[in-house]
Amino acid sequence: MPRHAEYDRDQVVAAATAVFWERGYSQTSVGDLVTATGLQPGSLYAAFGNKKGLFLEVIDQYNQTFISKIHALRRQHGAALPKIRGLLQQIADEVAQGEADRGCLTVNALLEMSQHDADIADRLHTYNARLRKAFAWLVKDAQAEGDVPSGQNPNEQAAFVINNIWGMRVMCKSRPDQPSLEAIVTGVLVALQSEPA
Amino acid sequence: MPRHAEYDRDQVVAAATAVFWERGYSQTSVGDLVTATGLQPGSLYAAFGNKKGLFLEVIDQYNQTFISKIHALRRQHGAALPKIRGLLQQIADEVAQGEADRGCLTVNALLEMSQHDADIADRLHTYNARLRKAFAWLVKDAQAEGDVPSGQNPNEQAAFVINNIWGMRVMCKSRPDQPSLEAIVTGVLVALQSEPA
DNA sequence: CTCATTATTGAATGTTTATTCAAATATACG
DNA sequence: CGTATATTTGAATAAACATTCAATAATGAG
Repeated sequence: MPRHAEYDRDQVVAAATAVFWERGYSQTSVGDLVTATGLQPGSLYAAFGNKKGLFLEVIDQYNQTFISKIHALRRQHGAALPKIRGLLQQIADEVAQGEADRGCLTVNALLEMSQHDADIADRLHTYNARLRKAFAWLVKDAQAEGDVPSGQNPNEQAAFVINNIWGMRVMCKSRPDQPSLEAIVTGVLVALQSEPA
Repeated sequence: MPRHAEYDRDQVVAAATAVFWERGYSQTSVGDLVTATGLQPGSLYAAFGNKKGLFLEVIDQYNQTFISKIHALRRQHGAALPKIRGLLQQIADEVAQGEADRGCLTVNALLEMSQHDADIADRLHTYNARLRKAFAWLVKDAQAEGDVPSGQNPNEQAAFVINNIWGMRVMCKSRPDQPSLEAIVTGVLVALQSEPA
């Protein structure tokens, strides 16, 4: 009996992601979203409730994608420590070439909104906890392979790695220079491999 | 002959800083600024041109203050490496105790605005360059004192230290945990003291 | 074909916004 | 004291905003 939706929900969310990522939440108007998604306000509100509802779905999709990448990386062949190095190096390269100046949508949202929006803060914290766990598994793998000293706490080492990724997601906004990015990648790996005091 | 201004400009800027730091730029209305500063719109516009003019003065004052702190630290007695450790530890402690959940005004502004406002981006980049230089001097001091290997590039090591400060300024927005912050401080110091490959 | 159900449209709504300005007020030199 | 100069006031303005809704259109089971 019913009429069917003409749009693909994931495509709409992806289109909205591009705008929110580029402009941030406050500076993105519903008009911008109408343009980007091709949906009229009424349809947008019927589908997502309101602007924030759509944004929540955007960050969910974004986070899910990134977490999955880390898990996929873990399932690949090869030693864990080079995987961590590779991931850091990839981010450093993107940042150095100015391809990543939108930064990380999650970090952007965290700084813009977490202080005044508990819903957003909760979602982002849940995501961060999962990200931490995923990295901690990689550190544990590296320990089992003898590349990271077993005295190190994997959860805390994961936090250190993520801290440097976050740092680079800030650095990308202010004319990043390649040598410094290299030093950051090197610094993280040196610390990971060192014996605890 | 003329009538004199009734307010103190620095106090007005300080009051505006508190609001912008708490809410961010877009989410701070001129009405909020009127309330916080005690100045009416007309006076505010006469003094600063517009909302952005006031914000520029806010970040200038904020940055000047922080840069001066680093330079003052450098002039104090004592070895440079413990000074760097102390500074990182201080930030880590503040973040761990949840006293620093507003983050860093400069980092917040960088993520919110640098992509779409060249004026802001330029100011913040100039500030970041000066901050980098100030830290590089501290690293050079530590090298001269034999605490940091002389093969390390001070400018790049400074970038690594700042990268971790920026990371903590992100972490403070998402329920930071003390052990991880300790691991970050330790990690930075281990890497600083290690010989280059 | 009919009709109950759902989707789409886009103009209308009411609020909030940054900014302006004419009027009122204060200053201090001559 | 008088007046040129500068500041303060706060209501007015116009644009932008998120959201709503009545009208219209599409669907497919009976």
